[in-house]
Amino acid sequence: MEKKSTPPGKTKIINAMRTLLEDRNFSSITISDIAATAGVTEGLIYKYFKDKRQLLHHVLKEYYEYFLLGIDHDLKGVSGALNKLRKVIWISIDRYATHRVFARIILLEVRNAEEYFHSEAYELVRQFNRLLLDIIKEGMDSGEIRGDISPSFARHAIFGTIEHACLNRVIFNEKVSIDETAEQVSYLILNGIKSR
Amino acid sequence: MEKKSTPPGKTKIINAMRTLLEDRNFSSITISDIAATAGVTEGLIYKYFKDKRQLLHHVLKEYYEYFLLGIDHDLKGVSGALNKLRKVIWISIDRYATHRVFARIILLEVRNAEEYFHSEAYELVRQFNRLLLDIIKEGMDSGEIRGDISPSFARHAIFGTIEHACLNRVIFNEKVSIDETAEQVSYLILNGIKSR
DNA sequence: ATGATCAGGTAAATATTGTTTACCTGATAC
DNA sequence: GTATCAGGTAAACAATATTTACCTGATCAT
Repeated sequence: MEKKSTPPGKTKIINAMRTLLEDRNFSSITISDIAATAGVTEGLIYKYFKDKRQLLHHVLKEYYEYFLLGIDHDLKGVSGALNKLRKVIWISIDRYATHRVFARIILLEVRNAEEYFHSEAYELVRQFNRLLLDIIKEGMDSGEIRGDISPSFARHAIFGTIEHACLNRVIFNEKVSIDETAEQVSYLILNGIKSR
Repeated sequence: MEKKSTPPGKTKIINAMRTLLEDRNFSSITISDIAATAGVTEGLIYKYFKDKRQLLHHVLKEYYEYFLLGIDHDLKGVSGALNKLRKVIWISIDRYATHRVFARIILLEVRNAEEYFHSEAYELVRQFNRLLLDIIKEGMDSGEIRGDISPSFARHAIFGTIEHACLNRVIFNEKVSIDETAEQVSYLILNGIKSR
């Protein structure tokens, strides 16, 4: 996940942060906790990261880099905007469900602070968002998706539903059936909740 | 919004917190900021609130109490589950759009900490959630809403979409057209995004 | 009328946590 | 063989959250 030969201390710090986020929230994790878990001194953390938040952003960035790598590959061979959407929905839920720390960071810990929106991590998030918007537009052009809604609202519906559905799992540490959740979300967003 | 004759200092503290949340995030607001803005001493804050977070929860609780008061009244005379849903969607977006501080607290600041889920504020949130679930079930019973989806997923779709749509407004301080947003959200969730 | 009690409030001490500084060490490059 | 530098430490320091001891005036039962 890292560039050319990361110093051992840095790696240990990053892993410590991940470990601690597994069952505690960001603000309750102290620098001294991180240092102790990593087995390094507190000062070293500031050698590699501007502050505690930037370390958090870095952890998120690593997840995102890893995920973005897979997504192009996963969409290869899938044809039709709706099929692509279904695939993206499944993948996204899978990530939240199997990477608790990732889910916690992005759903609960970063969005409240300004700096996040200037971080490299956020740049990757935007990249993913553009990808999704492109699929939606493609679907409108092809007629698969209705043309009378705004693409960005469609994105809100898809991601809002996914995130809301995964939130309880993150917060209360509940288990999720990925397939069932993906099925429900896809069905619901694509068809609406109204009888016809 | 408060019980019998709240002491002036307490009111000032609550108002100070609200004022500060208008354009800063929770973690960047210090106790000394709050005290200075309220024109009281730091110690007084701890006279009325266990800690900084509990003050935050209290502010949220006041908003929610106020909102819950209105909702029953607003739904009186609206018949049909779908119409009720449309109304609730409109009201919710209106709240987020016109009460920036409320939106910031609930969307960005509380859900990351365990204590929130034991707070009185959260109890009110649950109460509202139950109300929504009841409307959805009513719609299924009457046949207005399709019976082949899970009510709680329908709720995720409705609230997830609303929250996601309002998030950028909160974060980047953008203006929102309440009517247009409500229209888009309702249309989208009720009808789905798939062409037919 | 008086003094016990208590709510509302202050000021300063203390505890906790985040951040900075000065320095040490061994490998490598000149 | 020594200058430099990456990787690292330990301790000082700064910023914040929280606690403590205390003050004041109103109320109220004796």
